[in-house]
Amino acid sequence: MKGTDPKTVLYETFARVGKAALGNPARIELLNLLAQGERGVEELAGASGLKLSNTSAQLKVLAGAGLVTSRRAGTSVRYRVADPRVTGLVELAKRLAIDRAPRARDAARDWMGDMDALEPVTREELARRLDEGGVLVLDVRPGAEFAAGHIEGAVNVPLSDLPERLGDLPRDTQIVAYCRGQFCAMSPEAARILRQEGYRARVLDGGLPEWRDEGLPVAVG
Amino acid sequence: MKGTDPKTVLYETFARVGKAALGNPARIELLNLLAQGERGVEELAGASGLKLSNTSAQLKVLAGAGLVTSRRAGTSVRYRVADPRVTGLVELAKRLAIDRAPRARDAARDWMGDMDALEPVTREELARRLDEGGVLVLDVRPGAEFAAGHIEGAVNVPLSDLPERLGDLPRDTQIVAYCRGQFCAMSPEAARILRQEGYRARVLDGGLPEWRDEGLPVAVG
DNA sequence: CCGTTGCTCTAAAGAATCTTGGAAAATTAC
DNA sequence: GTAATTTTCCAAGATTCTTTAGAGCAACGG
Repeated sequence: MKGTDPKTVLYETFARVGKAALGNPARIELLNLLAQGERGVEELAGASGLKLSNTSAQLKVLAGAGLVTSRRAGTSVRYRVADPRVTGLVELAKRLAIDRAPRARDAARDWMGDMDALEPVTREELARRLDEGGVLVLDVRPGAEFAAGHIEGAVNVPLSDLPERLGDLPRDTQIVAYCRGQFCAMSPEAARILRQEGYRARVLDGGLPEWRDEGLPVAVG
Repeated sequence: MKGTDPKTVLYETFARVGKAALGNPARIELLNLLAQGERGVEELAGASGLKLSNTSAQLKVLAGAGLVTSRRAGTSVRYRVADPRVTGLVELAKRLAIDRAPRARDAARDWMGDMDALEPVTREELARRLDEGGVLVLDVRPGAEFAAGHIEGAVNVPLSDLPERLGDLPRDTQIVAYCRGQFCAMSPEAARILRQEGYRARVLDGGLPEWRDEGLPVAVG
């Protein structure tokens, strides 16, 4: 805090929170992972590919801005987002980036491939078809994230296990795959694998955070 | 861009947009001013207290991230926000900061004084009472901002002119003052002046951007 | 009590960003 | 065409952020 002028202090404080949440790619990714549910430090480091000490440092920045909270659970420290609006803020920024920055659009295409070919299903449509039946919802996230919360009625087959568990899936039913969110590459990859093997697979537009934000039914355990 | 890994590039791009929008107090303030309407560079520098060259540089950062656009109008260059969601992003971050960071709450109180004493009126309530009549809506922003858009039926008395124009205002009618937004100190100050002089003044919760975002009636000119 | 595991803290180098004054550029106005 | 106005570019110094390695600390199991 350089100034003592109250207006300056106020805006510096806003910037501190904004910068903590969105100022660094590593922290954005951590918030994305935390949007799936509570996680330990080592787990986050592994999932994001960051060094452990760096992960800890970035989490401390997030905690210092009041965006995440931590608690000790036995030997490990577990973090979670402090407020659902934090997830909303990150989602909004990502969508804005995709819509306004051509570079972001290109990067997204590079990372996730051509989504349109996978015929994304809107959340509204999926919610309707869940009631009607005749559709299999496939959660391709790791088991721990599925356990922390998933779309009601979904079946969990982590992407890493998909090739060996193809036999468990029906060939004649429409399959809708989802994962961590709009910019998560797991469900598109799963859908591509399934299609190649002759399954009728599509992807959900958005992942669990968006589904939950809209008040659609989420199951735990 | 350090990495070439597509995931890294994608997150770096997100961070570039997020950092541009919320990473620096000066840019947050500029976005706040731009939320009121199109503005020239010198005007923005004057209103924010930044040096002209710095203002230009920060606007360039915002433009580079696709958050604002510019056009030349006669001899000056005028900037505006490129997407209404940009304003929403900033608003969300500010609210989050106030709710989650004690330091922000303290800074806001320092800057704006005790708001509760001014009996804030919700936007919903004001919209209802506008139909019923019997309330004077007072826009205390500078004339240029009023002209660019204001609450339908509002009267413009810029804060700087208020002391000399007290006579124009009715003493027996409820007055509701508003300005640039939730963290703008002009309307609270106006309400305090009015109350001291015996007027029945309150403040609106939020300013024009919030009013507009909710689809409430805005007039121009 | 001791070792192990899991995380945090410290320190420091290196990178990026902010800010400013003054020069340069782009347009308009005359 | 020339002058005037407005904005951007540039270079430099100060500041802040990021990242890493390694020491330190708390909890648990034996």
